Order: sequence, then C-alpha cells, then structure tokens
Amino acid sequence: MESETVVRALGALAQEHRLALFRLLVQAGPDGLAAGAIAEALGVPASSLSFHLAQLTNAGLIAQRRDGRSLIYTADYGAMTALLGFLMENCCGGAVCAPAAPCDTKDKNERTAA
Amino acid sequence: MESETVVRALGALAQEHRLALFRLLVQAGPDGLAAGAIAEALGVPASSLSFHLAQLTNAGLIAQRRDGRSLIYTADYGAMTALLGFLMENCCGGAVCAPAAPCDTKDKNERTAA
DNA sequence: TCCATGATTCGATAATCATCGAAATATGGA
DNA sequence: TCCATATTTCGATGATTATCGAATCATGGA
Repeated sequence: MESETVVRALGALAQEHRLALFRLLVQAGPDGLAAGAIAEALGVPASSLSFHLAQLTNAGLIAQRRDGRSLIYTADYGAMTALLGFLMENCCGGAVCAPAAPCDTKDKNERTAA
Repeated sequence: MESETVVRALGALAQEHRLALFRLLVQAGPDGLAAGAIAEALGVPASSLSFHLAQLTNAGLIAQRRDGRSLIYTADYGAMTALLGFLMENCCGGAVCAPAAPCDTKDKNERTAA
C-alpha cells in the first residue's frame, strides 16, 4: 500500500461524520445501506452526506451499487485490512504493538505489504 | 478510546509529512529523535516541522522530552495500539479483518478497549 | 553576563475542507 | 409521457489546515 493511499484513507476516516458512517456500513455488512438511510441515521442533510460518501469512495474505503432508485453503499473490508496492515507494519515498531485479540483469524489471503 | 480521540489521531496521521515523521519516530525507537534531526531527515523547515510535531503531540501520538538544548520526540506506542484496537473492533466487522502477521506477540498488556 | 544553538511561537497567506440549499440527474411507476 | 422519489452536483460561504520567514524563548558554555 502506497503511503499516499494511506494518507487519503486516514484523511477520509479523520472526520466525525465519516468515521460514524464507515462504522455504520461495517455494521451493516455486505447488504450495505442506502444513502437516504445513512443520512437519516446520522442526522446529516443529503447534500452534506453525499460529500462525505464521495470522500470515502474516493479513498477506496467504500463501494457503491445501484438498486432501483437507491444507491447502496458498502464498506470495503479489503481496503481497511490493507490500511491496518500498513499501520501495523510501518507504525508499530514490529510485532510489539498489535492488539492480541483477533488471532483466531481465518483469512491469510488479504495481505498486501511485506 | 473515544471516537473524538480517534478522529484526532487519524487526522494527525493523515498528512504526508506527519505520517513520515511518525514512521521515523517508530523506527528510532525509545531513544527518539531531536527536532533538528527530524527536520533534516524530512527536508522540512524548522517552523513547519514544529507545527506538525504539535499536531502529533496534541493527538497524543508522540511525546516530548528535553535533553539539553534539544527536544527529543518519541512515538507513543500505547496510543498507536489503542488506535489500532479501536479500528479493529469498530471498523472491521469482527475478526474477519485483521492481518494475520503479528500473532507471535509477547504482550497482552497494552490492550485498551473491550 | 553574553553569545551561540536548538526549537517554538507569531503573523500573514494560500489552499483545502465542511456545510447546506437549490438545481439537476436518474430511476420506476401510473 | 408525466410525476414522485432517491441522490448527486453546483455554488456560495465560513472554517480549518499547511507553509514558512522573522521574531522570540530556553539552555549551556565561555
């Protein structure tokens, strides 16, 4: 993962509404949520929300698909995994830093960096 | 970790110079680096660097100590661990997301959130 | 005490970001 | 075709961020 990509992803998450939005999409899972539902959940005007959705999309953290009149947004787990991988490997001075919790993982395939 | 803290930490890292700076401090380890050395390494004017150091300090990601005329900066691993912990637990939809690498950890004590 | 060095703060400026109503675009149904 | 719904784009505005030279502050040594 290039550091410019990392900066963009971090920047996308470094905003109250967008962090909440991303968490919401993570909770929603693969089904995702329509823009309108998100706007209501977050209490943000549609045009403002659209701006934030664009930021996250641009950073590659979420994806968009259309379902009828609605645009459904979903979290991109792979992008998040890559981001976490970068942070762990480059910003943690080795293995010392990683929280111990999720070591019952079942995926070794998403890995990116060396 | 409160989400406001998370936003501030992410914002602090979401900048080219600051991300490079933080990585540099992580590499430097507990000895840290003097502001002047950092400025030279990054090729950034002293006053600009000072601004970025303040951002990272304010976000709690780095710490400062004085050694004679020099101010030595060090990465705060605990803060980074807490940040990663938050992201893993809130932005990853469970254990599915975590990269598999650092599971040979030796520390279970840094953990913060539940 | 005086000076040199290491670093921060101040101040001005340019750039980017966030907000949100109004207008425009896309889709589906009558 | 015409209308209603879902959402984005446009445009204007205020706020925050990044940059960097000059001035200031802190420390140590002569």
